[in-house]
Amino acid sequence: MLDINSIRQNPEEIKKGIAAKNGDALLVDAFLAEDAQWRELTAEVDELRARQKKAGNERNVKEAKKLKEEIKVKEEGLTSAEQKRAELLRKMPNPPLPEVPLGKSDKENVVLREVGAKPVFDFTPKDYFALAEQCDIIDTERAAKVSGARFGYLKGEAAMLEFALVQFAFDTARKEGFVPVVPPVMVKEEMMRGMGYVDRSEDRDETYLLEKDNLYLVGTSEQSVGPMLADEIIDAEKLPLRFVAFSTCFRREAGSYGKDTKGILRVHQFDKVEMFSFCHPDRSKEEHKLLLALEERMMQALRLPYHVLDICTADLGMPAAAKFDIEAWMPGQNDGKGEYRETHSTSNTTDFQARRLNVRFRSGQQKPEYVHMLNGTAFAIGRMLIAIMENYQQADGSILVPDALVPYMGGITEIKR
RNA sequence: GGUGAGGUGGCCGAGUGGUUGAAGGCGACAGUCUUGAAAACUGUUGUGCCGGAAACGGUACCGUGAGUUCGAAUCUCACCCUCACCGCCA
Repeated sequence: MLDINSIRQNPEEIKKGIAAKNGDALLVDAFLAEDAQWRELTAEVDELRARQKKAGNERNVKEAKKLKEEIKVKEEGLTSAEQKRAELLRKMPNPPLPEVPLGKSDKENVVLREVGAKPVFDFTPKDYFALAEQCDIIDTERAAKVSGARFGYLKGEAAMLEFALVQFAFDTARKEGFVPVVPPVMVKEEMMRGMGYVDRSEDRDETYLLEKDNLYLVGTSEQSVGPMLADEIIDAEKLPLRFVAFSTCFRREAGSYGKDTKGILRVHQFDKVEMFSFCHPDRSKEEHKLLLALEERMMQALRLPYHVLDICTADLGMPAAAKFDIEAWMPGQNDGKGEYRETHSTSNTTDFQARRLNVRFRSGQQKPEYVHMLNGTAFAIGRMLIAIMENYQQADGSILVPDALVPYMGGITEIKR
């Protein structure tokens, strides 16, 4: 949600920001019109109420009754203006930060750097799915029998790798002051709304809803860690508050029916370690860099080649004001020619989510201000498994375990049938 | 799932229809006293919105939403949440 005052004061700037995101800049004009109407009615209703209150206190019942009727009528208009205004406000995306590259589609995302040497094989590298089959560590066939399409069993070393990755991520993040968390994966509607995930129909279609209890299954633990501090005021000295959360994530993948149907690249249920930070507004750009740096540090520790994308304005999504993605090199994809696939994403949502969720901080006796909220992937387990398998494969189809994970694997150094 | 209790300001806690934004206490802040500190005493101490350069004025807020009433923290209904006991359970 945007700051009402900043829309009133700099409507042109906000319009530019929304347009850069391929959003509807006319929302701003519609909002301002509704807002003007709302202000006018507010003044009128407040004045009528003052008179009514006075009449009531003087036990002038007749006068008070008359005013009551007038208020009732006026209030209908007020409520309607208020609702329209709020709805328009909720639809406005967070404008991009000035340094974000301008672009019209994801094709204009900027590659900031390529890191790590792509592995050179003296054989045609296999797709992770073939490797997994050979090593018998992923079973999507039985998962389809039990749960349907887009599910998978991780077995044996794949299951062990999952927990090795989780431990490794927790250890790494903990050194930077992140508090490990295992959050709820079922979340109330109002909190989903606060994070900005229910307002647009495409987002609603993407989430699972448990209708009996009106609870949503999280698509990322961000949705349950962010609201953790809703309606709270944090001491400024305690910022930044950093959490690293492990949770299962649920996604309906509506609208991607044709895409990535095979294997575990795109599934309804996967586990993920996510970093989340609440910080002082002046510090959010640095914090964003820290999240990205940690993601890169972990990728480098695993010796996985990747590149970093500075996501352009059009590809930011609703709550993000700036976003960096990491795409890992997956040599087995694209018929053994390899391609980059997204494994990480880190967003600075500035005060957009904080305002909706009412997460504030206070320094000394000063007025509370909204914090900035940021999130970043530590490891999306399924996709990390793919990256590891394809990069660490050997001619015979066996897979080496990255050195950094061996201590967490009970000493296992190689996966073979 | 059953039964019962309850949600009031930063915290504890009073308040069952009438200038109640809300007694009292704790905490916090400022001051007096003190060489300094503690104690004691005095004062200040919520937020949103509208108007205003400001002082200030108005309005709303006692879990959330609707309702009754000239008037609601107080009455009615629905929902959310918390706690206790019983049942079930990883």
